[in-house]
Amino acid sequence: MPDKTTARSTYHHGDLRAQLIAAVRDLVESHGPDGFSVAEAARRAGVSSAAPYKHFRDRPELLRAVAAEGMDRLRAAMEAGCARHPAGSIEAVAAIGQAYVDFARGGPGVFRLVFGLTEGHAADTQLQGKGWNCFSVLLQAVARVIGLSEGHPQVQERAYMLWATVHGHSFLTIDGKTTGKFAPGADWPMLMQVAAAILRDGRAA
Amino acid sequence: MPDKTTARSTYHHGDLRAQLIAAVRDLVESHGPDGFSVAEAARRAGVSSAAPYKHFRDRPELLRAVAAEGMDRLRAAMEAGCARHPAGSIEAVAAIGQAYVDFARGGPGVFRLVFGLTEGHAADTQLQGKGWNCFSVLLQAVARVIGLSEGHPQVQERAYMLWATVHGHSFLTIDGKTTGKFAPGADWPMLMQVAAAILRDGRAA
DNA sequence: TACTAATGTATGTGTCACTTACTTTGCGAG
DNA sequence: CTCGCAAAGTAAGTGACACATACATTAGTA
Repeated sequence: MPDKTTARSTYHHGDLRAQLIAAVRDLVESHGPDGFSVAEAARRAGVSSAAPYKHFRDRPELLRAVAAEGMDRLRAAMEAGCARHPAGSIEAVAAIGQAYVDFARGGPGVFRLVFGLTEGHAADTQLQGKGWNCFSVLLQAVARVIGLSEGHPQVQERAYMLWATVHGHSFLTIDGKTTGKFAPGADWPMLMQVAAAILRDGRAA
Repeated sequence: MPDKTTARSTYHHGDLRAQLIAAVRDLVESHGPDGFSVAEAARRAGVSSAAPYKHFRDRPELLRAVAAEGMDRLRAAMEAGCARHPAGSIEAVAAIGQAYVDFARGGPGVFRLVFGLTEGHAADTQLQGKGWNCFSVLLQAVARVIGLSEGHPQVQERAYMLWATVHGHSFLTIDGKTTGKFAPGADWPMLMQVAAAILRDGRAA
């Protein structure tokens, strides 16, 4: 039995695909989304530089796999954050945003990969679907706060505004635009304020 | 006299630096921020692949120059948008946001380059300064709406929230996350709504 | 046990970033 | 005017990488 978690010994690796994804995730975090190479990932998995192409058509497809895995983790984190607060509360919505920001801060490279993917992003329907699933988490929470169905235009509108705000804040945070000059530092108060400001009207109606 | 706008003929190019920046800008737009190469930019300028290194230390420095030029264009657009509306009006703030989104839509590659720059972004104080200048435009407009000084915490806070929203919306737009499923399409109504929602409180105070 | 597909390797090609050593040329001091 | 130098260009080389092709090994199945 080979050591499945680190490397080879049986010619047939047995777990290469998953291990490549893990290696790429690490590389993307430590050297940036561009500073990664298929060759280096293969090296880390203890395999020849041509082996990855048996599992992924090309470089972008490998990156997309990492992004897809990231999307799943993001959705899970958002759901968990939401579940920690009463259904229909503003806190539940803010917690989704907090999970989003935490995800970005915890893995800026993967976050940048997940959103802002340039090569073949539009063509990957699986990735599109996972993205929609993430948005759905927020959509549902917003619907509960406002008291309308998820399909209602006002719900979609407000949810989108919140998404945009949190998305932008996440990017600004990992890009270091918030350090020094105009820094909010702690996110929670801002997230609560924004959620309250944007959801206020709908609730009263 | 050589044709300065297209290429060589005089051994000494005379305008290489500016022409490289222009070439890179085009390449970044057409092939994405990663799909650009120093070699290709040199080729387009009609010069050897080593020539660019007489003007820029390395690839990232060239990209940073393009980003800096983009920042200047963005600030100018924001100021122009703001100036088209009465000082202190919500419309003026929304117009700044509209200029921001238009800039992103008009040049997604450069927009991605300007924000989200990975290599040496933090070290470039000139770029940091230009970024701050952009934010200042918004800060000033928000201060006028609220009726407090630019340095007031509440002004900075609200301005940052608006920035984050517009920034996020811009990214989602150029990433195609708004097409099909949850699309606001026209930005202006949303920008006005968000600006109103976030600036409402401060104004009354 | 022999076949076959999946999965790995070795090797080669073209491109790229960047370096070094050399060449051309604009320009200022004498 | 010309001499000389620094700025700005070239050619050629290095090492890394993405990806292709041909071949080797192995796991599972008939």
